[in-house]
Amino acid sequence: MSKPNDFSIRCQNCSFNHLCIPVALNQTEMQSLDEIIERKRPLHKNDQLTIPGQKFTSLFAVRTGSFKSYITSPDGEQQITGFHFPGDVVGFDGLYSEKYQSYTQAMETSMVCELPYDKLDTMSAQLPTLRKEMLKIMSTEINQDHSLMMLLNKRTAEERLAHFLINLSDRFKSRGFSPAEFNLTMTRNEIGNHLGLTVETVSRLLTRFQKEQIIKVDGKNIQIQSIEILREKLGEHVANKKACG
Amino acid sequence: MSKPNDFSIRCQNCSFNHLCIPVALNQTEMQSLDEIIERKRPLHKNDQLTIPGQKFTSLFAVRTGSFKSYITSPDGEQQITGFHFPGDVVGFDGLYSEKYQSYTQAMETSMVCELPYDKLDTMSAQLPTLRKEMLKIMSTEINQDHSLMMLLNKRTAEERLAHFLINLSDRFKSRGFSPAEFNLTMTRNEIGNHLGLTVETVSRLLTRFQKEQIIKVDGKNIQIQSIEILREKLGEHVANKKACG
DNA sequence: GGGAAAATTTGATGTAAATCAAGTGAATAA
DNA sequence: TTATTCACTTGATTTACATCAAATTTTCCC
Repeated sequence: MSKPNDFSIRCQNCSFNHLCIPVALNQTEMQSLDEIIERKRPLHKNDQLTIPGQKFTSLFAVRTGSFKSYITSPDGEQQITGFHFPGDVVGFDGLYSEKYQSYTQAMETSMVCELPYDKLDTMSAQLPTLRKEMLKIMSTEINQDHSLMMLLNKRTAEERLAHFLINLSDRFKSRGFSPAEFNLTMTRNEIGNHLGLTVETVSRLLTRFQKEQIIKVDGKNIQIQSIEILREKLGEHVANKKACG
Repeated sequence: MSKPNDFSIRCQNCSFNHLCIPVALNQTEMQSLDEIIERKRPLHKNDQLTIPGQKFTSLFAVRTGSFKSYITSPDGEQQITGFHFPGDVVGFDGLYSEKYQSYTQAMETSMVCELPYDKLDTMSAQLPTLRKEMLKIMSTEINQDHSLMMLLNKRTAEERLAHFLINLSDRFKSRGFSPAEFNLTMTRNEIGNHLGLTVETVSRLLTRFQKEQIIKVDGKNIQIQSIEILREKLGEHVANKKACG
């Protein structure tokens, strides 16, 4: 049985390992981790990596492409909980109850590294750094969710979209991509869904930002002309401190 | 040095151990866990258990009383990310970066069990169940945050408050308290802050629910007269499925 | 216990973003 | 290539909730 592992795709030479689980591991440890990883065939656009109710077996690290995660309410409404790019690890929602709780869907042709949880767990008994790293990644996700909570509760539509664009820019930058020009793999509708806005509002805001010379929009292509002004849009909040304790 | 541990406060006879970290541990394991736990003097109302930037050393299990967690924006605005009751474990936000990221403040006189992280980590190397349990609790928190995201993005003020009351009722029930009558330890302002509503809206809704004979409100005291109608308020959503993928 | 401060309620008014509507443009498949 | 669907844009109108305002009522100290 020759696993796709043979294609010399290794954590050691992955350009996203500084963002991914291997970040804190030394060479030997990374080697061990590498050996348990399964690298499968690519997923195509709209393929589901996880579905709610499906038995939790693995975590997944995005290797190429991009994904969206979403949950649904009983009446079928969707809520996009996050977008994922290379180096991001998904699937932690499945640890509770041994079943995935959300959909994870490819937004374009994408590849993932599968990390079988039982093997990861066995390894983590021996490797404190790995144990810590997994908790750290989950902790990061919790903190991001809390920030988003504030964004959704306290910020205007304009501030939300500014935050979204800055966030994308930062994430692309840390992945070695251009922070100033990138293609959106998600639709306006998906951006709005995630930010609690309608597609019309997102569209109008992109147009407005373009008129204000902050960005250039050409369909899916975004050029950021002034990240400073974009950041100001977040800061320009009037201190409106309402004590709550 | 006699630790407060002497007061025969033990995980073994704690009435909330079915909700807390010990849930999956056997007697021997629970004993070991119990030995690393530090039980300190009570916190008073408004005391801070954690502050952003403070070095992360421990997780905390609420033993009695209640807490709120919140983060602040650069301009001082607060966002309450959650309320915590006996059996809840807090502090996971600190694992990322070794510093707590949020405030955890007592809403009334409260006691906690302190779980020093380094000892917990050492133990977890030996105990797969403990290792798993910690990840599970974090996973639960992630899933709760995702549900809240949908609540904030897709639900009306009425639905949010209904959800909040049902959630409180459920949590009190699983703790052996009455699900039908309880005292709010948080203010209307704090409820609104958490749900993305103003204090006026929360007040008006409580009045409305009372007029509709769903609840009885007397200051901090809430009696739920019909949890069914409250649940209907969540379900009565018109299926408004907007595909996003 | 009494006086200040904080929390709550209720009403009147304003507004940001949703909804409704109608078109153009881009992607996909036959 | 063309047909068909889906994505996006722009404008007009509506609305749920915020904001502003002003009484109570409750809580908290000194």
